[in-house]
Amino acid sequence: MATDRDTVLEAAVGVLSRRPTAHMDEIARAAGISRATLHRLFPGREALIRDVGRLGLERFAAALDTAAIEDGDTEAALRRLVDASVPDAMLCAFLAGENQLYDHDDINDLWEVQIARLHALFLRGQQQGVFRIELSAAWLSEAFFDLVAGIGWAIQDGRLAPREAAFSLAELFLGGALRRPSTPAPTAPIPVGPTHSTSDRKPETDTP
Amino acid sequence: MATDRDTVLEAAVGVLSRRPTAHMDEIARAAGISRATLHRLFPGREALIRDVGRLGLERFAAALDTAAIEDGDTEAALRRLVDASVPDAMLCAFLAGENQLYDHDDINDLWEVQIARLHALFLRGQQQGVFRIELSAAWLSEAFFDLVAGIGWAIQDGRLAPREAAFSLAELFLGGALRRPSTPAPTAPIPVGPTHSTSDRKPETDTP
DNA sequence: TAATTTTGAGACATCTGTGTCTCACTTCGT
DNA sequence: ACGAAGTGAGACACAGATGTCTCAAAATTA
Repeated sequence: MATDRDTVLEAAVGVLSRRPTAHMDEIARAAGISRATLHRLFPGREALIRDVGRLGLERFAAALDTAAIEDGDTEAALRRLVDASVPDAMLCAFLAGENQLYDHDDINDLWEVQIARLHALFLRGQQQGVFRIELSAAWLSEAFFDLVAGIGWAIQDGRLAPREAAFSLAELFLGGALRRPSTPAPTAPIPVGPTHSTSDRKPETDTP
Repeated sequence: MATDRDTVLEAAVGVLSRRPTAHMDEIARAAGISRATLHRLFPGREALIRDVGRLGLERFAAALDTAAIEDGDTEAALRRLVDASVPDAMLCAFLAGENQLYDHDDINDLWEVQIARLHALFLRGQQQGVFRIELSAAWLSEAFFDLVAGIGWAIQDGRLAPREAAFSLAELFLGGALRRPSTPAPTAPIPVGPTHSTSDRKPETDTP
C-alpha cells in the first residue's frame, strides 16, 4: 500500500533502474497499487520518470548537504559523502542510465548544480594537496558518480552486500583519488592549472 | 553510406548508448541509411540491439585476449587491458546500461565468461600480492567495468578527451586497486579467503 | 452505522512505433 | 549501354502501450 507519492517513486526506481522500458503496468504492480491510481498520482509516464529523476537529484543534493562537502578537510568530506550517498545509490544508478532526463531544463539545471558542487569539492581538495592533480576534477566527479551508480546496480542485483558498499566505494575511489602519503601534502595551496605534472604519460593534442 | 553490418552497429551504439529508447528511425539516420535498409540488415529492433550487445561483448572479449590478461604480471596485464578496452568504451557503456540484454541466454553466457575472466585476473593479482585483498575481486571487476562505461559516456558527451581516457582510467582505478607500495608484496602467494584483513571497518552480517 | 472518499478492475479509444510492402531511382558490373 | 542488384521514400496494417472513463468494492471519517 504505497499511496504516498514518494513511496511510489521509490518503488518505481526499483523497476526502472533495471528495466528503463518497463510498462506502467509493472511499475504499478511494483508499487502495490493499480494502474488507475498510478495515473491519478502522476499525469502520465513522462511526468512519472521526470519526478523519479527529480527525487534522485534531490536525494543526492541532500547527501551533499548532510555531508557538508564545502566544509573542512576534503578527504573527510568525501568520506562523509560516501556514507550519505550510498543509501540512495539506486537513485543515482537511475540518473546515470537515464540521460534522456536532461532534456528538461529544470532537471538539467538541478543536475549541473550538484555536479558543480562535486567538482568544487575535488578542486578544493587538489588545491589543498589532498587529491591528485594529474586527474582532472571533472573526471574525478564523473568517476565518483559512476561508482556510486555501480554500487546501486550491484546492490540491487545482489552482487554486493549493502554493508560492504560504503567501504568498497570509499576505499577504491579514495585510493585512486588521494595523493600518495609518500608525497606529503605541502602547507601552501598548490596551483592547479594546465600544468602537466609528474605523470609518466602526457596527454597531448586531441586527435581521434 | 554504411551498408556494412558492423558499421551500422557502431553507428547504432552512438545513439543507443545515450538514448536506449531511440526509434529505428533515428538509428537509421545515424547510420546514414534508410529505415528500409536497416530492416533489411536486421530482422527487427530486437535483433538489432541484440547484435549490438553481442558486438560489444565480442569486442570486450577481444580486448581481454589482446591484453593477454591471463599472462604475466597482473598490474601490467591490467594496464594492457585498459589500453585495449578504452577504444571500445562506448560499447561497454551500452552493455552497462542495457541490463535487458541478459535475458537472452547466449548473450548472458558470453557476458559471464568475460566477467569470470576479469574476476580471475583480480583474484590472481590478489594472490600475487599486487591487488588489495580488502576489496573483493567481484567488486573490483564490477567497478572496473563501470569505470570503462563511464569513460565511454564521458568521451561521447565530450566531457573527456579521448587521449586522456586511458591514463585517467588506469591511474584512478589502479590507485584504488593496487596494494600500497609501502607494504611490499611478499614473494609467496597470499592466502585469499574469508579472512578480514587490516581494514579499519569490518563488514558483518547482512541486514538491510 | 451511514456518508464520503479512495481504490481496483475492466473496458475503451487513441496514438505511436514497428514490420512489410511497393515502386522509382541510383549504382554497380558486364 | 544494358541489365541486375541494392537503396530510399512512402504507404499501409498491425500490435502494444498509454491515457481516460465507469462502476463496484473497500477504506476512511463522522
